Amino acid sequence: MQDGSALTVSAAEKTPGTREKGLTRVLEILDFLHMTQRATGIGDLAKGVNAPRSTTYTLVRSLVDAGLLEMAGDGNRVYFGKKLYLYGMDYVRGNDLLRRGRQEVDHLSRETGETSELCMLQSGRYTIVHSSPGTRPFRISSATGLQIPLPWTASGRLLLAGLGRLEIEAMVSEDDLVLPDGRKLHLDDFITDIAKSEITGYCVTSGLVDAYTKCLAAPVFSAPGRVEATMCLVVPIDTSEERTGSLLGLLLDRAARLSTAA
Amino acid sequence: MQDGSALTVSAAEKTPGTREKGLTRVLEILDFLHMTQRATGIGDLAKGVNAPRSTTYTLVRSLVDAGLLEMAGDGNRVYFGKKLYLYGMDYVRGNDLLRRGRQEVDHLSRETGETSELCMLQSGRYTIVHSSPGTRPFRISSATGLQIPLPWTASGRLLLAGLGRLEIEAMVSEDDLVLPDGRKLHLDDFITDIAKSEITGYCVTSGLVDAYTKCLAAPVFSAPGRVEATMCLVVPIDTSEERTGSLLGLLLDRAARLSTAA
DNA sequence: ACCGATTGTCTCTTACAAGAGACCCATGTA
DNA sequence: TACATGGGTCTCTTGTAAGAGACAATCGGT
Repeated sequence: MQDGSALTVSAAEKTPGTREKGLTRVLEILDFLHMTQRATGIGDLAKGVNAPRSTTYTLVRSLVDAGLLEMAGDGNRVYFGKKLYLYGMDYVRGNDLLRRGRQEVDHLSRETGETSELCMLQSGRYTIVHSSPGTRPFRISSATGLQIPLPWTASGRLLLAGLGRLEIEAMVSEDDLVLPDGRKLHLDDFITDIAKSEITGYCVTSGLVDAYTKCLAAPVFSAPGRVEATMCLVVPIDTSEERTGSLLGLLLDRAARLSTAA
Repeated sequence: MQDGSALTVSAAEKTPGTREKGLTRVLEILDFLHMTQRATGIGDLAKGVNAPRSTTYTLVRSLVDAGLLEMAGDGNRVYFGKKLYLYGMDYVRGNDLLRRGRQEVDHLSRETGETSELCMLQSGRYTIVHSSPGTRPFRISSATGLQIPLPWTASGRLLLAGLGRLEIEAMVSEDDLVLPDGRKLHLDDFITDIAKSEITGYCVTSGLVDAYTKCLAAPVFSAPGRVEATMCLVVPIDTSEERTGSLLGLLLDRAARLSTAA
């Protein structure tokens, strides 16, 4: 833990003389497939995770044999396998919050017509765990499993509630503070936002990740003070004050309903 | 490949002096958690997969850091993590058949009131990939992700269609031919059943895995002749001929609908 | 026919992870 | 107070898997 060598997805280490652990390589492979979201040839995979070809071949073979990966129809491409799906369903089954959260999110988006999402911390990053697109002609959609820097989002401000300054610093890199449009946030402002959101019990951001959306987020508690997830609504930035208010009320109600039984 | 050392879930190797590959251990850990279906202490985990405690600790730590596993609320137990759920959803997204199959199955069970399942081959074993319980007072339910010997099921007979005798033999162990009630199937009879089912285009078994259920299965093709999955209905064994017939018709229709677009 | 790029397999070396086991710290219970 | 049990960490050794790289086969382009 002394040396911060735990970058979740290391892009490309240019040191050729390093010998990585097999398990590490496997985790990188899985992450890579998750990022690209498509079946990938083994050669490309090796390039993508910057691993030797020979190693990649053996690892992929193991994973395919185990059913974590599957050969895609084409012939020599691989993608996630049934086993991972089964494990994923196990996770859902064992996780009340997620199971009920998915229902609430689906329900909320049908009810309001807006895009609704369930978000959680995933190894220090903000992750959209489930999302249900709204019914607007131009949907504001976001991919499930997408990981976004915490400071970019309303949910991020809620999820970090109760953490100390040091912990927050550890979770937020310099890059995370730079918004997509190039603006740079101040860490102190972010921390202030977090404290403020904790008191108000919700968080609304406008035009943060992009210029045309507003994001309403409400905390879901697993224990008093412990924010386990957030529910959030993504609406057009020009949504009226009144509608925003009523949506927020609804959202808070649903999030609270999720919180009760932990 | 020469030495058949690829038992998917080896129960308990009593040779203490073997040094397993880390990845293998990890796969065993995941399988073990899938079998037990509960958060498990690391010590128990080590016992369960018959691995040294120290090794198990380091591996589990890696997996938790990576998000494949999570510490369960209690404190020192672990279970599947969010990352696996995300990967699983990726699999679903990349897999038309599964996505549409789940819908069809849900729909079919609501329509008929009977338990309905989507089944596939999973590394040589029959696997219930999705199931939707019926609405009967006494449900005939089966767990998703459950793996059952191929000869015990109607679906198993369909899934092996088109395979040669040798391939079938390779997939079916001696134990698989022994039914839960102790009866022993003959491999030749099983192979005959497979051929017969391929011609009729469906398979019905009565009182095979247990004494009170009848199982209707229909093949889902990914390519002409290639059975990718089966849809199946589990009904009480005393279901009338008429009702069985109409259910079978419905089932075949739905399975065919799944087959068309591959 | 020639050439470059890519896929899949195989061999050999050595850096390093799996494993054995000691150790400490809580609990529980006699 | 003593003792047993299980959780968690740490050190050291050595068997072995990650990696480099050569090789054959295939494909596509000119």
